Amino acid sequence: MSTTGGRSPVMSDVAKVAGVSHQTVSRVVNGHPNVREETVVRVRRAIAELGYHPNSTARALVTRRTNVLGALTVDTTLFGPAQTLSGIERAAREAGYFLSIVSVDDPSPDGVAEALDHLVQQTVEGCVAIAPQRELVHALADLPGPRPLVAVEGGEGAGFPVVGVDQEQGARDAVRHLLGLGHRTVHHVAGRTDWLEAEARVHGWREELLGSGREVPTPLAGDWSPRSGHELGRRLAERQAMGEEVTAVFVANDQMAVGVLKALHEAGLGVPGDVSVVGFDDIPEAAYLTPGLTTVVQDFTRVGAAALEVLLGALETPDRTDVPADRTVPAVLRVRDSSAPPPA
Amino acid sequence: MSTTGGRSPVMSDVAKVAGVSHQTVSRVVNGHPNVREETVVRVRRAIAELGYHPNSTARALVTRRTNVLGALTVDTTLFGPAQTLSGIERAAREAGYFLSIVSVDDPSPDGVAEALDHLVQQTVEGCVAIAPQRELVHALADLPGPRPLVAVEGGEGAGFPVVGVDQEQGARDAVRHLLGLGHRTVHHVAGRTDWLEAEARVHGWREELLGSGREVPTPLAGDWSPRSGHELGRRLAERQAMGEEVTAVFVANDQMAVGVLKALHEAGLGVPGDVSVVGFDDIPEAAYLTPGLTTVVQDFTRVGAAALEVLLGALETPDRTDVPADRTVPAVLRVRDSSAPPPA
DNA sequence: AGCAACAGTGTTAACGCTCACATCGCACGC
DNA sequence: GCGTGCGATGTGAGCGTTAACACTGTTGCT
Repeated sequence: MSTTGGRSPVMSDVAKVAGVSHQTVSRVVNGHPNVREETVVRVRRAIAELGYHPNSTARALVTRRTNVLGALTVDTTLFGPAQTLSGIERAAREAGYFLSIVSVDDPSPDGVAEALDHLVQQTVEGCVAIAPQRELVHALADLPGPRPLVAVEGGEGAGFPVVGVDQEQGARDAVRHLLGLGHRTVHHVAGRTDWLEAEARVHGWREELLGSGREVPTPLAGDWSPRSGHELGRRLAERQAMGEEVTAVFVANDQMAVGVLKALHEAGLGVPGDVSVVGFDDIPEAAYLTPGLTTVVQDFTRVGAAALEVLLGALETPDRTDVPADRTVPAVLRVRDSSAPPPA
Repeated sequence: MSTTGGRSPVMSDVAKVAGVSHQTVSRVVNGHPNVREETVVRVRRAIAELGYHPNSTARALVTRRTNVLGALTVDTTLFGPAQTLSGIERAAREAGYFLSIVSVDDPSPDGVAEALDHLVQQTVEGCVAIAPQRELVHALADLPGPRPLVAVEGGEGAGFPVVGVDQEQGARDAVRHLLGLGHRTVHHVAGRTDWLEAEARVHGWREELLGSGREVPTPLAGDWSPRSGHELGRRLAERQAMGEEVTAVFVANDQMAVGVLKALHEAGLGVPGDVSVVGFDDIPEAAYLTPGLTTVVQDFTRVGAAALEVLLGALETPDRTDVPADRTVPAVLRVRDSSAPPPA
């Protein structure tokens, strides 16, 4: 058993044991051709004997490639971001990259600047930003930071490619489904107004109603939380009590839909008997709520993978100056029990 | 405006502009004392002018410190791991570390080995592993991998410190609460049997029942999903229909509780009128289910922060050979509407 | 006055790797 | 039989930083 005197073995230690030069060891490690088979075997044996493993820092210094990608994300308590991050991570690892994450609690320029700085310090080769808030996207666009950068759910035209689910189409599908069941119009419980997704869903909902010549009720804006859904569900029940016709509600995410369901139940309104409810996201609980929630499925994992694909594409052609094309993943309506024709 | 001819500026570029040696620049960058105030200003100005920022790779090579910590996690779709990771991330950043994550889909030795290898390749200085499965903990203990290592929710005695919520105490509190309401015994819908948390909760549940001299029903094991909760909730309803007394159920997590709630509702059993249900986790939806779910709160963020604290402690004293003490965060019962006295 | 101490700065040598190039032997062609 | 080319290997330089030490000038003490 050879030893390296306590310190972890380096290339030249392996070289000595194998009786070759350090450069030959490097060739073997990196799978270069033009090394005699027998030499490869000898080097491999020496590597195993010493428990050598290459120092990625030294390699990075000379190759100028860290093999690290950054991921900037918002609050990972939310279903979407957490899932997306997971998709990004998997794709990054498969592509041989390491992933360094930083989550930003505060979407203000200061908070984002700090997060970006963290990534720049680490010399990431590129970055995916889960940027659902308008303010965050602007900060991203204005601030210096790692490049190339791909945004997830970030709206377009900010100078970097954007990958996301087609929110507007999803919203239209939800509304069309409800109108198709015979509802005269569809109310809307929206997400946080500073989120681009919330805006896109409002827009799709409104357009679809207008396109069918329906009345557009005032949307109610929540903050994505079940708590706010509950509060707004109560307001909806009040509208109903005031004589307004409330037979269908499109809720901007499933978590709020949970609260809406509770509020309607508390107000003595049956779902879907009196009011139909459609959510957005398809959280794992959706099918097992009472009633099973009709919702719009977003394939977050696929979004994450697509974002990484775009990033890798940008990485391969570093000299291009144009912004790579955006990528959109379709949203799919999944009908369950919470939507039905309006009461007669 | 000075230029560095396209390539990004390095220390000696700054030195040239400031009219000092690169070493003085290094001293300024690292905040060494014994640099004249005026020199500091000159160097700072040169840094700003060139947009210099130190190359972390080169620094890491010479200092042998990468400032990167690893985080190994399971499926981040689950509420707990996602939250914990978020706590770890925040704490790492505050301590000035970068965090590289790798999620392992497959808790077998092969899958874990690959994930650990990923971290070792990156020369992380330490690692937090969210390791709720028994198999994963064993793989972690047996395999070579980054050290020091701290496990979250990993059971003890595996050769590394473990940080987690006191599952058993949480389970006992839940059972005690139900017994206190007057239930004769408490049924249990358990989590995946290969998860240590599931095991601990089963244990706490059983011990508390035995301690009060109650009958211990056969637990039903699910897989944490709402789907399995629904399935097992049906089985519970069947037990009830067969004449068995089922007035209280302790469900090992809130997601399954959602399914149980649905199944009981479908079977015509009222909650809490006929059956009381208590969950575990306190997911954001819990308060807004119908009825609001009594559950056991786990402060995952605090667990993550505690894990990082232990890791940093181990990092500061690299020569200690003993395993740092485990850390346990208490679980707290939160009573809502799904638990009440048994039917008369 | 003379010498030690110290603040402020520069010089040089690593860190562990890859790249570019040099070297050597051998098969091949005419 | 000797250049040509190529496969297989070694040598040296350099990536950008910090650590160690050397140097200079000033201060303070005897």
